[in-house]
Amino acid sequence: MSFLSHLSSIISVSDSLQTELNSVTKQITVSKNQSIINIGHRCNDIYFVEKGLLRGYYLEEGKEITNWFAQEGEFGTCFYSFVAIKPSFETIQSLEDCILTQLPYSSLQNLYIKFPETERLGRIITETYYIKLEERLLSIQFKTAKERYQNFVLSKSSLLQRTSLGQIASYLGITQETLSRIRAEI
Amino acid sequence: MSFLSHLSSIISVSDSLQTELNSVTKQITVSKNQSIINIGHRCNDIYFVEKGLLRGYYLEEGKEITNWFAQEGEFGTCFYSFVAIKPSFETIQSLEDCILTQLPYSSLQNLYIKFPETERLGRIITETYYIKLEERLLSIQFKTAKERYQNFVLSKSSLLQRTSLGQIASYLGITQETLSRIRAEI
DNA sequence: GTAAATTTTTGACAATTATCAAAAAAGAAA
DNA sequence: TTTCTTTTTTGATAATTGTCAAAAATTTAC
Repeated sequence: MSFLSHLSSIISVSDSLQTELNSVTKQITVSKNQSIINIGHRCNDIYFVEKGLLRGYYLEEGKEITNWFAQEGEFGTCFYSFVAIKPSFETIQSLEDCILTQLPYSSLQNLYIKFPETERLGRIITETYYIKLEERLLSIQFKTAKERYQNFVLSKSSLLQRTSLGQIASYLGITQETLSRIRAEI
Repeated sequence: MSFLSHLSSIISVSDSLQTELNSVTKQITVSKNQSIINIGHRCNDIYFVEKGLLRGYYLEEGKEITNWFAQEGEFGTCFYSFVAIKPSFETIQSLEDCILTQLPYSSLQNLYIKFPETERLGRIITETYYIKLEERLLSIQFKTAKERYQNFVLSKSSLLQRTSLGQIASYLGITQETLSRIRAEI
């Protein structure tokens, strides 16, 4: 699903805003295993995944901890860095060849001013991602490793073939050895 | 800090919006240990805490798991129920006598339409809460129980005297016995 | 196609945290 | 105060998950 049709599925997007969006966004292609943003740098853009798969990860005692995956039709960015204008604590990496729609922070802020309907889009999208994050927090807080994995299989089955065991394990907050054993016993 | 001055600290709020806010919100007082919203019911309002302390909790195998605290100057609601218009999975309870500013869902939706600046407020507030939630997720995912408690002491010290050990423990994703032992050894 | 590198699996063991039960302490009510 | 109720602490034990190490399997690169 393209960026514009994704937005249009949330609220109706005026022609003038569509035109403006086309002019301020950039379609970029990124090949597999590239780092788009590195830890410590400002994440100045939000990326909408047209095709491919992104992940965000941070380092904890030298190990990569996957914080999120963004597949087709989803946004990827270091939210904290982007919104708070601070250095990113995570690296954004392409797990596949990607086509991304890139929207810079300053363009978004201009859109917010020039097209108030964008505020509504921003609010609704943020609300949606908040609810997803809350769900994940509850799952990590009081489900066993096995339950979390089973839930992942149900809700993100499309990622099973596209990501490594280690990436999924750290996303679920468990070690890869434990996830390997969970897989073996199911 | 009052509801209006809290909003004004985010963006400048027009006089007409201030007037409207005064007319659509209601100041309510709630005595200690009351359930404002119960699990299974729609949470139709968002509450701004003028005075006192709220918490949201859900049940996991019969046990109360604290999902959030809202103290003076913070919002409390079952975000999922409020935004998605679904039954609440959590109960909102007053931990102290409270003065709350109550804003109903329908009034907020009207404000979004009538005063576009409200959209900006809604977006920015949601962004802020998203970042806090993400921080909490990272903390739960890869910190030990002791580290999480120490972080709680640093960032929420004002709650230490106002909440019970069991409430804090479940908020941190640990049992109260474990938290009691952590406290003993520090 | 073969070698090298990476990822996954398996084993042995350790650490953290949970569970269950009961005692102690603190707070609320009469 | 005195009793009752709730919360917190402590002890013994169990379960879950992590750590370290090495082997097996898979993927990548030449």
